[in-house]
Amino acid sequence: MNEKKTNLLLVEDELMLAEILTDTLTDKGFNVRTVYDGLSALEAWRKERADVIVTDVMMPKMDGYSLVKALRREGCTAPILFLTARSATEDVVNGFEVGGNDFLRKPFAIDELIVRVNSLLGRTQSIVPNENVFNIGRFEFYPAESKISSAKGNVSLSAREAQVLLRLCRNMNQTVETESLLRELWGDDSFYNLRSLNVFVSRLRRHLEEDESVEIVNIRGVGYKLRC
Amino acid sequence: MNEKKTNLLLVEDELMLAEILTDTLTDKGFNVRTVYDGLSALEAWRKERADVIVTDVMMPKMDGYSLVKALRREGCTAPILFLTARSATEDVVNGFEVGGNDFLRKPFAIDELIVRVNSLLGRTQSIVPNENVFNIGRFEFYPAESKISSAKGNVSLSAREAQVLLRLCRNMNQTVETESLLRELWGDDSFYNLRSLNVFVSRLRRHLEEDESVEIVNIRGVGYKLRC
DNA sequence: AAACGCCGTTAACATTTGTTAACATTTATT
DNA sequence: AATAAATGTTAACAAATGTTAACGGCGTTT
Repeated sequence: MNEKKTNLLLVEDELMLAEILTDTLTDKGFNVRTVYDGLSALEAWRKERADVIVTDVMMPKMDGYSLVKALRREGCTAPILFLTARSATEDVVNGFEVGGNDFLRKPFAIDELIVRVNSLLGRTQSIVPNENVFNIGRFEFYPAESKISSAKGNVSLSAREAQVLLRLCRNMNQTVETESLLRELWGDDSFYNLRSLNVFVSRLRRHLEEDESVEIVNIRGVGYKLRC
Repeated sequence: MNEKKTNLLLVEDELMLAEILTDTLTDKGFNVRTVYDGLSALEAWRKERADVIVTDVMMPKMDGYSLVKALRREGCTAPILFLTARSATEDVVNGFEVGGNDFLRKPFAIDELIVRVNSLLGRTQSIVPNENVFNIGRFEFYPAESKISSAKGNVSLSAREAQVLLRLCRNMNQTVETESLLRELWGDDSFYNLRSLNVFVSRLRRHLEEDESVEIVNIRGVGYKLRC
C-alpha cells in the first residue's frame, strides 16, 4: 500500500504539552513538525506545507487566530484544529470564523485529539468500508466507474444498474427493503417504479450469472438480498 | 441568489432541549425537522433526507451510535454531529468511529452548535479558491486564457467551451445541473440550448480524452459531473 | 469587396437507457 | 386444486444523450 505519513504541523508554546503531543502523535504514525509560535508556524508552512495543522490560540509573537487568517490568505486549505484553554463560546465562534475547522478545549484527552484530526483528514469511516471496489464472488464491482470485471472481461453497467447494485453491496448478505431502495433511488415507491426495479434486478442477475455462488435473492414482500 | 434553506434533522429525546434547539435553529435560518428517537430519525431520513444531522447519543428505541451506523450503511453521507451528556473520551472516539463528524458535550452554547454545524456544511472560510488554474488529471486549465495544457502541449478552447469547463471545474466531482448551467451561460434552458450544451460537452470530452482518469459523466435527467 | 477562419448553432443520425407492456412463473392463501 | 398477488423475464418503446457534419453569422485579412 505504501502509505505516506501524514504531515502534521503542531503549533504550541507550552513546551511540556508540545513535547507530549509530538511524541504521542509521532507514535500514532504522524510525521510531526513542531514549532512554538505563530510566526515560526507561518515560516514552516511556507517551507514545507502540511496535511493538517493543530495550533494553540494564545501564543507569543502571533496568536492562533492571526496565524490562521494569514495561512488562509496565502491559499492554505489544510484543515486546522485549534487547541485552547480559553473556553468562552466567542472564542470558539471566532476560531471557526477565521477559518478553523475544529476547536478542542484544554485539558483534553489525546485520543480525542487524534480522532478529531483523523476526522478532519476524512479518514473516519474506518467502519464505513472501502467503497472503491466490492468483491462479489468472482466479480469485482467498481461503483465509481459503473463497471463489473471478471475473468471474462469487463461489463459496464448503466447508472441505475450500478446504483441498485451498490445498495445491495453495501448490505451484502442482508435484506435491502424495496421500499427504502425505491425511496432513495426513485424518490417514491409507486407500483410502476417497483416493476422497474424488478427489471433492473433481472438485468443484474444476468450480469452476475457466470458465478453460481452469487445470487440476488428475493424476499417476498420485503426486498432483495445479495448473497455470496 | 435564491438560497435554499439547509435541511437539518434534529434527533433529541429531551423535549425541553429539543424545543429550544428547534426554535433557535429555525431562527437562524435552518429548516429543522425534529424527531425524538433513533427509529423515527431513520424513517425521517428515508422519507425526506437532510443536509446535516444533529443527534443525541442516549435515546429510547435506538441510540445515536446505532442510528449513525444504520444511516451510513444506507449510503447516507450527510455530516453528523453528536450531542451528549456523557463526556468520556471513549464515547467521543466511538462517535467518530461509527461515522460521526463532530461531537459536542452538553451543556453547550447554542452558538457553538451553530458554528460547528456551519463548519460541517463547509461554509466557514471565505477562502476564495484560486481560479487562475485548475488541475484536471494530467491537464491544467487556465480559464482566463481559455487554455488547456498537458504534456502534449497547449489547446485553446473557444469561449463557450471554457465557460462550460469552468462551471464543471468549480464543482469538480459534483453534479452540475444542466438547468442552472444553461440559465447561467445561455440565459434560458430551452431544448435547443440543451442540445448545444450536449455538443460542447462532446467537444470537451474530446479535448480531455488523452487522460482516461478524467471523465465528464452524464447524470441522466440532471446534469454533468467532471470526475477525476 | 472578396476570401478566409473562427465559432456557436442546428440538423441528422446513432446509441444509450429507463420505463412500460405483455406474458410466464412462483408463492401464499383459501 | 383454485385463485390472487408478487415477482421473473423478455421485448418493445420513447426519451435523453452522443456524435458528427453542415450551416451561417461575424470579424479579420488580403
